[in-house]
Amino acid sequence: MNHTKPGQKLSKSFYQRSALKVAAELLGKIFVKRDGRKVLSGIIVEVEAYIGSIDQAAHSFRGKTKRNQVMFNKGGCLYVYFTYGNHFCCNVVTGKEEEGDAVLIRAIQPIDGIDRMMLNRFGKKSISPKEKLNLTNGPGKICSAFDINSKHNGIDLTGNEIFILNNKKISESEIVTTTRIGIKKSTELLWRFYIKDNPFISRK
DNA sequence: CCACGGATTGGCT
DNA sequence: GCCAATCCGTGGA
Repeated sequence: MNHTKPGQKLSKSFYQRSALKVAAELLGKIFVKRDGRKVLSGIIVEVEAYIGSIDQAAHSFRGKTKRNQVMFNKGGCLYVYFTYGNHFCCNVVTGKEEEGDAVLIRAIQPIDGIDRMMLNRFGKKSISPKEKLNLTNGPGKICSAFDINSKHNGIDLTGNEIFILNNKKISESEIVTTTRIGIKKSTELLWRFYIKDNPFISRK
């Protein structure tokens, strides 16, 4: 049971539950990265669940390797992986130790540190309205804007560098449930969730 | 040792 | 809408 109030950091117990539950409840929460006194933050608007035991699309499905070992930690840390030779993607590890479950953060609506995100993503301080919508509407884009990379792999989400704040719960009627993006296996599972009509989702 | 392909993105048609 | 870029983890020989 989670008793965290809005504005408070989500606790271990929030993450140590089923990936599907955590995924849906992460919508509307505030993702925060702090380095020094710079703060980057935004509302989580799109996620996907991956469950190692039954999900052929999960990195953890074929067992533990050097690359995916963080996914087998107990819930409450960040799993960052490198893909397509270009991009990092970040996941929230969920459930119990050795389960291999996680929630991929696919899109964020920027709140604080937008200047810094623009620099990280586009290398400039001022961007067009179109580029603003394009700042963090994809898993690779989030990691670019927030400057998240392999050195953040395994970081504790109850610590002070990267964490998630509670916020008002998104009602079920505002959540769209659909198939996941970019996978070739277990494509029938409806494990992608996003906030209806939010302009910052990666796609419908 | 080598070949393969990916939880993506951005540019071009 | 289609496709190349880019590179490293993974798995088979």
